Amino acid sequence: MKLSVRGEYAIRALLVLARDYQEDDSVVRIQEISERQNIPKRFLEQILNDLKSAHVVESKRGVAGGYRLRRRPEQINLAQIVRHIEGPLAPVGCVSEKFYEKCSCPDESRCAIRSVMKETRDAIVSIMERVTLAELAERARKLEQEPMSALDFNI
Amino acid sequence: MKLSVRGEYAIRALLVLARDYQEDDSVVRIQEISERQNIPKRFLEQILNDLKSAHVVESKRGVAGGYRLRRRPEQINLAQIVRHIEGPLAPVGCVSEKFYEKCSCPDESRCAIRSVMKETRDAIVSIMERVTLAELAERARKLEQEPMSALDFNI
DNA sequence: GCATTCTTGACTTTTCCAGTAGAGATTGTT
DNA sequence: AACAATCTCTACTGGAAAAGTCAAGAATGC
Repeated sequence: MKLSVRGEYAIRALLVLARDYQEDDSVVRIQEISERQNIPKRFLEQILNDLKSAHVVESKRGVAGGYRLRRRPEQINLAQIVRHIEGPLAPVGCVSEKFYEKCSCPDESRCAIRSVMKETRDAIVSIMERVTLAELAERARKLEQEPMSALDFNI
Repeated sequence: MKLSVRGEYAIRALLVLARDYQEDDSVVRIQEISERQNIPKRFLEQILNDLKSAHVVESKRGVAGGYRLRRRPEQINLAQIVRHIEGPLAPVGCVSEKFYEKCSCPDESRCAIRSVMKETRDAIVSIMERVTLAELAERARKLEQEPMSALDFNI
């Protein structure tokens, strides 16, 4: 049930872009994102390039180049990102809406496991679709303002 | 965010055992489970053996041998199964209760992504812990009794 | 004794993940 | 025009994990 490192990096990189987002066309360098988030630069290049082909970010080359969000942070949610980088949000293919895959069970239409997995999928999707980069940036801002100790924050 | 095939097989196998469960010590052969669920027999052997070491099932050798649940179906939930076969239910290690792992982000205690992932984890866990093999068996029974067409059942 | 079934551990094969590398294209600066 | 910084694209690699497969053995019931 894990998110890949790649997917996590994508979200973290986009959070940086969301926090630095401005209506003009200012960009952030890969180098900077890489440093701020401890992400291997070369690997991050790949990921951002991938997000570009998904029209999530756009880039500017050359000396003053870098990346920026292609849409406003309110208009990008986690579901979009994860689906593009990782594929299905659903725990099994047979309950995925966007990446449906037939499963090997004897009768999919009467599968009890499937009904539970569908519930799980819905729960995951509803969170991931509700949370936008704008909300994430806002949460980040709050967490920095009113720091809570590591102990208060249950793991 | 996917469950492995191995994890899915485990649940499907256990569902068979739950449906055939009786208080006496009747067992079900691997062969039968394998056929009823389209699971490669050799692979299933491994999985059941693994579940045996987790004290989820017990076995009987020889001619009238096979597997049975070691506890009543009401006492086995999906979270236990998946955690044993797959590991963490959480999408990222840093929000896992049972399999916590430090992440590479700059400040875990003030990570906005982490707070979303924790919500996701909680949603997943609450479903997986609530659903027992008994409930799964009951759902299966109902689905067979009142068959709904594949079209009514949204994918 | 023999067929049936689980037991155990090793082995294979394939796929994916995470990361690295290099050559090239684009841009701004001087 | 030269150059330095930056993104672009394709390819490669090493390791791990997933999904099976296999073979020899041990228990059991008839």
